[in-house]
Amino acid sequence: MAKALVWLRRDLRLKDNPALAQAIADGFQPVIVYIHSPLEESPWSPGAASSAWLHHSLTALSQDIVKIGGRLLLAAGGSIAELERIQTLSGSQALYFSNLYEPSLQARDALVQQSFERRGVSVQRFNSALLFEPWQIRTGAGTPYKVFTPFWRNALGQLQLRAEYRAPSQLADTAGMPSLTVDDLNLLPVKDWHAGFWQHWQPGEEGAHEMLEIFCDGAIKGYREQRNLPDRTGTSKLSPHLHFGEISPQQIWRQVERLRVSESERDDVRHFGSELGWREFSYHLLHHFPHSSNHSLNPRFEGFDWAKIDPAALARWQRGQTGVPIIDAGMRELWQTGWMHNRVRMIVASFLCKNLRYHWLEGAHWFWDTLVDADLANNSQGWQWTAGTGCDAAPYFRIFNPVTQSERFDPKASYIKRWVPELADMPVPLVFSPWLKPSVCQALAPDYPCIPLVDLAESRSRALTAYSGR
DNA sequence: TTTTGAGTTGTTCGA
DNA sequence: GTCGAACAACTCAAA
Repeated sequence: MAKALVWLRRDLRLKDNPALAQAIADGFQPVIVYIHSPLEESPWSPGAASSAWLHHSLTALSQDIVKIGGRLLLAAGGSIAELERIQTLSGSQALYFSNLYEPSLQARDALVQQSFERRGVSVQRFNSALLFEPWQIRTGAGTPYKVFTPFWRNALGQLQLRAEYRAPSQLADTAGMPSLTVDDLNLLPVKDWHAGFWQHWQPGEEGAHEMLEIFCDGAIKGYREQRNLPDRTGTSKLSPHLHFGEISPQQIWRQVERLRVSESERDDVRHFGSELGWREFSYHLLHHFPHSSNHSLNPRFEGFDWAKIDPAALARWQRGQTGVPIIDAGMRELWQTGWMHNRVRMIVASFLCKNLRYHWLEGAHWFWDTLVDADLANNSQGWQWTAGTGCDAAPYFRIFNPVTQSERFDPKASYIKRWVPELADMPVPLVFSPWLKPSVCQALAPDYPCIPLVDLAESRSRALTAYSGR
């Protein structure tokens, strides 16, 4: 029986995988390949947390493939050379893969396709990561959207749910073919800082579906309100699974649609859907504005008066030692679990870009290295949104007050106290702004910085001045 | 071409 | 405590 290469990248799943399914439908025995080629993603080669996730995800995938009698072929190096080597060795007659959308990878994939087709090997590509191809949604004038609401309205009108593609039951026999092991890829960081991650996460297809089940049984009810409260599981926590394609947005959408819900819960579902919409919008923007991962989208921010980086101050933000409890809680949750609640991401980002007035790329780089769900489109657009440099017509005066935000969204300070245990004995509401009573702070939390990195009111007004000129 | 309505997530201040 | 106004002006998208 003829063989075809199925090149997996960020679609690390067997179910609902269009490339895999089509290869089989076309009568081929699939040879499943993963090629580790981080340099091709430069300057956004996967960060440390994300690489650690990938290690576990590939391990899970490899085991899933063994269960159906196959074998995941692993390689490292230049994608074209490795693919050609494996194609020749296996005698594969076609190549199937799903699209990626980062500018450098789109260019690489185009070269792969060219080089294979020139050698007479047919290539088929698919959309498996998004509900819509980024170029599919257009304004009436044929231009890309720059505002979410009309983008999503248009997109929803085009949404087509398809049936789930079945997982393969049989794969090509590749027993004699050389392959690296997952360990050979050196994806785990040298330091064992990620060890605590895995009590929170189960990378891989099975873990992804469990996470979706948990969400559908629980947090989706009341999502609209609860998703803003960082001390509970009010969000889906599907972001890393989605990033690596361990589950598809189509699968999620179908599952959520099937829920029997009340009228108000339908509103929750709609809100959750629009969060997936934001993911689509980020990819739309990155595709149409490929410089937006490295430059402010709004050209007026060329030459903006960002503050000079003070490495010691930056380090205090990174390690959760700013003296502003909600900021420190978020940054420590990130460091310890590889993830941070969305509400808190906005607060810490606003603090960095507005109160410290550091360039959003500083924050984007730190998130890139420490988030297990680091995703170029989402990360870039998210940071630009908070910094006010993106598409959104953000009023310059939208500056989060970390104290107000923690009072509103963490009223019992349970989130703060979970991640900043030094503050366990500090009463509400002092725990939201311990610098107001330095002597009490010193007594109750001697190890906590009782003088904040910056004065909130003062830095806010400096930011207002800097931003109002734009 | 022109017009019109609208734009994720906020804060502060004064009545 | 609650509420509305002010904080600017601009760009986008569709009619």
